[in-house]
Amino acid sequence: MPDPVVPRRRTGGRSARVLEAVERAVIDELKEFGIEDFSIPRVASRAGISSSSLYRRWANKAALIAFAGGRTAQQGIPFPDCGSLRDDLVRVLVEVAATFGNSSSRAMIALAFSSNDSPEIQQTQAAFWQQRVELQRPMFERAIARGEIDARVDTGAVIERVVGPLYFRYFVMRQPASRRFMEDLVDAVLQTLPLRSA
Amino acid sequence: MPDPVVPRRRTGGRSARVLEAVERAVIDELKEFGIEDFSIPRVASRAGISSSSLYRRWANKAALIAFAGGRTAQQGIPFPDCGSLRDDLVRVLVEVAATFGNSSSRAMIALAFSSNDSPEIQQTQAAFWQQRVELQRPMFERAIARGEIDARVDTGAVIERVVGPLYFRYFVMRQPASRRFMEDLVDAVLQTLPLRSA
DNA sequence: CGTTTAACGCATAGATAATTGCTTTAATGG
DNA sequence: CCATTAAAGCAATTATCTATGCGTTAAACG
Repeated sequence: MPDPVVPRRRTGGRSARVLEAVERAVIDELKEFGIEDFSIPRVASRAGISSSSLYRRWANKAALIAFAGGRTAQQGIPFPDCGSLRDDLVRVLVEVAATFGNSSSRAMIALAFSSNDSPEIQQTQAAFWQQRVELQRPMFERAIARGEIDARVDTGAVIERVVGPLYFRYFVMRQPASRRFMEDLVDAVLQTLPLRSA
Repeated sequence: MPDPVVPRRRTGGRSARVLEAVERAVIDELKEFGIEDFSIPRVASRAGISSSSLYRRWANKAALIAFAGGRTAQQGIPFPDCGSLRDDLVRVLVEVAATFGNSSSRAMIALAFSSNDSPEIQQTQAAFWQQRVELQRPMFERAIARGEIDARVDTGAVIERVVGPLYFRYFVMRQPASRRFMEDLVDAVLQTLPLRSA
């Protein structure tokens, strides 16, 4: 008797081109319409494919957006080297604030708050952000090498405490985040870190 | 010649009842379907009204949800008095984390990230949160009276720096926020505040 | 190459959402 | 009370979304 069918995936030319086109189309759609008026049929026509391909492959909007976001994330972001941890962190805040103006980035964030809790999407998101935090490690390692901070500092916590309030101010309080705001924030967090040696 | 028509609003019985019913229906809809599968016709039937009433009065989902959220916000939240600012703030974090499990609260947050930037919605949101921050003022005033902190501390900044990282961890990093996490956060922030006199 | 079949496209159909003209109800002010 | 008309309801129309059967294309593998 035949085995329980294990389909062999087709990752070559056509499928790859479709995925590529879908990724671009999703990002473009998000840029133009945001997550609110996001339309799957429109994504299909942007990508030059049939909408049934989308419906069959992705269970819902969230899954589709998570896919595109996860892919786009791979194209890493350059992280700064300004000579001091303080300036590096301020720079990170400036760059993060810049992405807030980008509606495809915002869509990825909005996704986090939509009620769709499928493990697959959570996973994609967690991976996305953990990768970003990971990319910031060299920044901290330079600071340790320069003797600015102790080697034991929890770098994830620093990022959370610096970037978190920026998110909160921008999206929740809906107030502008000035350069001064960012600098004060960074200074306050750095103040709490253990200094190297003593 | 007649004045440029200035319609006189009808705020009485029927309209008020409709608004009331809509508010409840929106919250219930959000609880059950989240923001992703939110349906206006379904809200109408929940509220026992015609869907055309909804379409005519609110331009889109975001406006409708902002309306309901803004109203529900009026029903204030009790703020803690644990005897110390430190414990009060930890308590605030615990309560905020609890609302993350509530899908109507999450919908209000998701709204912040959706690309709909209409001034009306921004206004509603800003008012919602500023009111919440305002309600926390007594907490800080008690702390000042007890001599825990200086009278000049920016209470808004404290809330931002304490609650922001919680949001970030929960929704962005998608990691659990332990009691320990919250306590460390509060301690770090308090450490940066100017002490009374000295 | 040739065979197999995963993945895509097309076309259609049914469901749901959004819009609109017209009618009805009842809040407001005299 | 009565007249006026804002706001709601009803119902029909149009637009858009989602799902699915079936034929076609081309990726994978011997």
